Amino acid sequence: MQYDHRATERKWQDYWRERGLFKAARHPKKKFYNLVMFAYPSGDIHMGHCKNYVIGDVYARYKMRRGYDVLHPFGWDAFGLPAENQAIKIGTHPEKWTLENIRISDESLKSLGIGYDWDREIITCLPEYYKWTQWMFLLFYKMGLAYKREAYVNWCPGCQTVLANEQVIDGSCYRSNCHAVIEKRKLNQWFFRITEYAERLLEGLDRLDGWPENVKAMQRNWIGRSEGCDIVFKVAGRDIEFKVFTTRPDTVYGVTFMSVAPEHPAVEELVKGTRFEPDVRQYVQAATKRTERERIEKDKDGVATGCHAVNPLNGERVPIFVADYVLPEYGSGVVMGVPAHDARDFQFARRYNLPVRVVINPPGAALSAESLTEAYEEPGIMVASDEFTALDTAAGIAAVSRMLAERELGGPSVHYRLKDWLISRQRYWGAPIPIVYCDICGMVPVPEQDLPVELPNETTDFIPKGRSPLAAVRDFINTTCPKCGGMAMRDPDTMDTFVCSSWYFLRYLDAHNDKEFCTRENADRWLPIDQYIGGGSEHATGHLIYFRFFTKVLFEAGYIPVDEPALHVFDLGMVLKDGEVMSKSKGNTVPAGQFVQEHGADVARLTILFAAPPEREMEWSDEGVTGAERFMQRLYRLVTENHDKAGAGVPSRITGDNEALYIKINQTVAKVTHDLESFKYNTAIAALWELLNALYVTERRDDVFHYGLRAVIDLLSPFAPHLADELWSLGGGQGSLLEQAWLEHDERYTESRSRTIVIQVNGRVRSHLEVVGTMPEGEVKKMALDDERVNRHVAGKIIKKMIYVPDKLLNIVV
RNA sequence: GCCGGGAUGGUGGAAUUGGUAGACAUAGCGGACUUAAAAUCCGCUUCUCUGAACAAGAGAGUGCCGGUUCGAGUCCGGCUCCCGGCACCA
Repeated sequence: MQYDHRATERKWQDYWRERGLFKAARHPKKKFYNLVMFAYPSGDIHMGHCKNYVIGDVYARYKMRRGYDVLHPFGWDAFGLPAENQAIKIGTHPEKWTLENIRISDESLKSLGIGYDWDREIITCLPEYYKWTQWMFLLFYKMGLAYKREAYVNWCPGCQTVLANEQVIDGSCYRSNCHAVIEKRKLNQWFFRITEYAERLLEGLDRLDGWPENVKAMQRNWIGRSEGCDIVFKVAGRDIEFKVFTTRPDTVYGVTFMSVAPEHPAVEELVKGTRFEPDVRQYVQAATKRTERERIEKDKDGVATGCHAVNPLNGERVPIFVADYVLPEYGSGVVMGVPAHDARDFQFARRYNLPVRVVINPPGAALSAESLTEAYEEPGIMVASDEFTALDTAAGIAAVSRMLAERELGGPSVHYRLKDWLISRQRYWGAPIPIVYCDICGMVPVPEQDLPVELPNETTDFIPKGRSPLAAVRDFINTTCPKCGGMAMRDPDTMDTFVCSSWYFLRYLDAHNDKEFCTRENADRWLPIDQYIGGGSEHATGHLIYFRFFTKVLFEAGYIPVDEPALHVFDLGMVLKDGEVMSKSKGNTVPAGQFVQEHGADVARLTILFAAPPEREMEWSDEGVTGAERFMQRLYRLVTENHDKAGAGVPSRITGDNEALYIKINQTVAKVTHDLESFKYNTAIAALWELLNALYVTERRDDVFHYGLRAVIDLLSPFAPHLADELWSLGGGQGSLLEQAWLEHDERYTESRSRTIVIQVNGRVRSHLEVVGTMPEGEVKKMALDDERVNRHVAGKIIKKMIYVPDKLLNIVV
């Protein structure tokens, strides 16, 4: 008889739903918040997505059977550019397109048998959700963490919008369909003050034991904490001073020039009305027009300002340049030039024939400025540095910093690479920024009771023109001032979709509350996330930082009980097909709905799980599908051939004949349990396969055999739940295995009665000894030496020593 | 350049703390069943060599070179290559 996956899977999905097995408890006693990262709805989900959901589902089902009250929700990150681009291309409204995709994908997820609490499904593009995204914005605004400023920002000419720093990859747009080279534009935009939390975000990483090391490393890298020293340089004859940041204050006697970023606000003042003004103006104009990539690729250059800065330590006057290798957004946008000890300064100095002065010598050697071919950047011993001469780098840094602090000319300081998060987007399909501009009252936040600020639905023109399409929608943009009631305008921009996804994990906890984003009771009940799945290292410096940032802010504001969102994060490898990441744009997807129709949900699940360990990327292959199908048929056949017995309990009598099988069963229970805890699903399934093979070759179909069948079915249930429940019920089991406690192994029968002692000669395996129970060391040695195969290698040689590992191994050294 | 991860049969991948390398699957080959094929079940399959041999045996083998150890895929030192992240960050 063949297994009919369509009817069976439908039957059990209906059963689970009717019994409400995946509805999270309202008052959990032993809570487990199991979260898979939600997704962007772009058509039907494919096997690449499914991997996340299947792995999350296996874990959820396992935890349920271990007695946890599991919360396992799902939702959609539904705002974003693809919907809008689709609208431009074929004219469908983004909302219609998005909701239709969600409908199809939900169906696929259900057909895969993923056990979500569907009552809590969230869709970020619906007003009942984005109302609270806007509320978050207002909270940040109140806390001084949302602010608007004019700045040079990343502009994507492809998407016609600004982007956050995190969305620029190698100078290009992060979106896979775009990859346009990013330009700089000076615009007035909204930012979240994430830099305020740089230290807390960094420090928190040390406590995240359950996070992957690589993700933590990437975040540390991204935050980029740098310890050093500020030094104040006054501009000679002018009332201007520059505070520069350096990690090497020990090289301050080697300063021979100073460079200012072209974007620096003081540049104008430095040269105004001087003969240098035209050249500098021209340079600044050219530099600010360049993309970041162009600036990096070209040789370092600059232009003199005619001004001089005074070195606070030795009183020397050094020329000030404007140079575009200086980043405006890091430190103070001004650097001191130490050509002898910094590669960039060295290049710059050689180009403009600026003096090079050695102030650090390598230990036990002396450098000369003339013969220097590259900067010496290593630590060393200070020279030509007044009273600091002869100090080493570490001592020098401390001494110079201390002295500067005493004289109030700077002192120790810390800088971060992390920049504030630019959240404005000049696009339609996002949550409108709830701010109103009034001629009289200025910038006014929309009062909470007026939320949500709804997106106008009748919009038809989504073509980006360098400003938000909303700016052209009169009914939307024109409004009244919440303060004075006069005429006012709304902010035409929408928020970065990463804002929506920064707090979604909280909405699941109270998905239908229209008074609060989530009650404190619900937050207390479920937080933190116990297991976050599918974060993916591609999100390490985006979503995974943002959602930690939101958590810390909401914690400080008193809304939630934790300052870190997730205890454990598990990264998954991607699914490849034909060697490339499965993606719609590449056209190499295996759509989930269609595959399930054809092969069944359990086959899809087993194929994904067995192919590779979850954290590794896997190649989707038809051979894998064959294997999964074969396994299921094999199990189905063996159970139906031995019908009505698979519900068997623990056998009452173990005899010499069936003891080995019973031990194998118990070992399998232990192994699968252990592997489930540690996400080693591929080896768990391999263990089941092994047990199934062992059952096939078992002649005696006694109660140990039947218990073996039951064990396979039982242990299979998180992986292939439909088949498992079907076989469970065929064998007389009640309801679903989800309603049964997880199988325990019998401690008395996990060790084989007989063991193999390996006999080595000089570390090479020569023979084996089958031993029942334990054998004294002397006996083992005697038997080993009697062994013919061992003897061959020992005979005629002197035995130097014998190493004996009890019950395991004997190594004879000759 | 810096940080993180990786390299094991034809293929995907196994191997708690150093203790039988290659579990399990897949592909291939052989056998059983069948009129036949498919399906199914059973077996074999790291490489090289000795051997008439289905006997039996020897040697080599986890990216490369070296080390520690009775014993190394696993530990240490030095490389090569691949993947991911960061990088004009002062």
